[in-house]
Amino acid sequence: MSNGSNEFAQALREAGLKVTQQRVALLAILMESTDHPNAEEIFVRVRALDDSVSLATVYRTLSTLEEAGLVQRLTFENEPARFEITPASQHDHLVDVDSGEVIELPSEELNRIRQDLADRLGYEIVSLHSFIRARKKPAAN
Amino acid sequence: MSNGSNEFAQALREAGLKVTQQRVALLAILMESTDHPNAEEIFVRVRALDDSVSLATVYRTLSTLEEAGLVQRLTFENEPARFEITPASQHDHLVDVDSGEVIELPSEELNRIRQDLADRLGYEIVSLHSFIRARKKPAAN
DNA sequence: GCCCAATTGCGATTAGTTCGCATTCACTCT
DNA sequence: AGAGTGAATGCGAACTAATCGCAATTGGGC
Repeated sequence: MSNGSNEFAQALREAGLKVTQQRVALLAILMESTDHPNAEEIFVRVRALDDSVSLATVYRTLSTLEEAGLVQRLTFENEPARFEITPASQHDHLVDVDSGEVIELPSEELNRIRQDLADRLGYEIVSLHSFIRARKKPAAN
Repeated sequence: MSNGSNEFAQALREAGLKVTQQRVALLAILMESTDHPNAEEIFVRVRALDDSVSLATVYRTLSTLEEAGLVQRLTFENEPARFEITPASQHDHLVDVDSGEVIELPSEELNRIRQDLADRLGYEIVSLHSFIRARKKPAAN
């Protein structure tokens, strides 16, 4: 297997993780997914690449990658967790309550203020989980 | 039953909900709980007040109260949902990853910025779900 | 190439939450 | 106050997302 050569294998090695076919496939899928899929959806997509991958491995690998900081888990209400490749800069999420669509809300200001609040209490931030549920306003025109 | 007279009955009526023994008991418990209990914990506490309440009703009532805006559901990772009486002003939460303790992070600034971001995208905020997982820093010096 | 711990697939299992249904109860209209 | 009615409740069964135990496989160091 020539898995050892691509960029995903590289990332795994740097994180101190064994490079397996399944992990590479999963990273590849996550990298090309812009829609914050959940485990089940990821499973289906990974299967198309490599039909040996099991659902249990998808769950295990997502947890492993999360722990390694390569992936982030988004825990919304009343739905299975969704996942994204860890973004270059932390952002909040807006969930359209009607369509279910997830929109990213980058804001350095939000990050700065939260950093500050945590600092002041003597804490260091491990991870951020922030989403707004919102509804589209009728166009004001 | 003289349930119709107290402040919780009042709140229920204003929300257009039927005033039942179980709902009043549940509100009473939530009101005196400052520790963000989960459904199971609430169940145990409510039982002490009124041992007729079932777990199913706790879940149903919490959902009903949430929908009515009287209660907020906090969905943290890898643990059952927790609940709090809807606070006068919206706040973020900090979860101590070691102790599990939840600390409230009131910040008008955060609220303002998020309001702004949502506005700009043409959305109105339905609810806020924001927590930071953090670890206590070793006391400096 | 060989070894060994780590990883995987599979099916069974768990934990949290919801549901179906028969019974009880809160509120309305006399 | 009393009867009628739709909503709320208790109970246990069911559901779903996620995890686990275990035997088989595999990646990476020697």
